[in-house]
Amino acid sequence: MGRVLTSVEVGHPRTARRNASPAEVETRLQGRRVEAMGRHGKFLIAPLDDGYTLVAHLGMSGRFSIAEPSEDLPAHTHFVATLDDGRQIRFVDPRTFGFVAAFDEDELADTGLARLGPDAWEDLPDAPELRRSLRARRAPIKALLLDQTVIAGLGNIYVDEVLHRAGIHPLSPGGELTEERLEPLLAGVGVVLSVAIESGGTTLDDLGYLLPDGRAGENLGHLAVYGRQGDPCRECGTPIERMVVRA
DNA sequence: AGTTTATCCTGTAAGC
DNA sequence: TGCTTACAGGATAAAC
Repeated sequence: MGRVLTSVEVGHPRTARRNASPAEVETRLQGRRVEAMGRHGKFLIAPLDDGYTLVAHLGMSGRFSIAEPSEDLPAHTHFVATLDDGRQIRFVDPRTFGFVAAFDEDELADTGLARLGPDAWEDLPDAPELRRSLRARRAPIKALLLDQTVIAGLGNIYVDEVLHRAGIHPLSPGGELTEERLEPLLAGVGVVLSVAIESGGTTLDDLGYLLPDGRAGENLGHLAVYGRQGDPCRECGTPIERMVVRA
């Protein structure tokens, strides 16, 4: 934050796919100062000094790191920005589901970013609000919680955890849930995210996600249902059953 | 309009 | 041992 991106290199076309071309991303970022650093749901948002906005998403396997230029470039490094202090911001993303983009105001308004619902961590709605946004929707509650226009920031792992904690079946039609049922669901969001953040996030066995310092997060051990099919429920001992809600 | 499905991609694990 | 296949899932466009 506050640094100037003195040179920018996009190494993989897919990483730049939200813009017209890799060259466009490079040109728009080159020489710009990063004014702030924010987040809405899973989108990283950094306003620049010329009115453009740097937007990035980690996708499934994306990871940002800060490194000295002398350090080896890891495999699948698809974006490198050298800062005015000599350090580099690097984006490693093996599966290329993530992206780095630079948008003007109009483009920003035309991105999924503009349609995001309230942030799950910073701006969680209360039960009446959520009830209103789910009213008239018949999709399974799990699908609706994964819908970033309802609440922004929840993915497959945490939705499973939240629903289990709240005692709500993933296939329950979202529009039929009363405020009394949404209350524990929302409380579950708070608890699940607090625990996850407190323990440094969920690093799976593939080590795809790591903390900025390279350590693995410890949240995997706190998960009650995700990835535990066949294992006994910690509450009642019943083996966890696997079910695909949205393929 | 809301909902579902296909698509993108590659490291890892499981199956043969 | 080496090859093939299935699986993982973010957002989004297209189909239903």
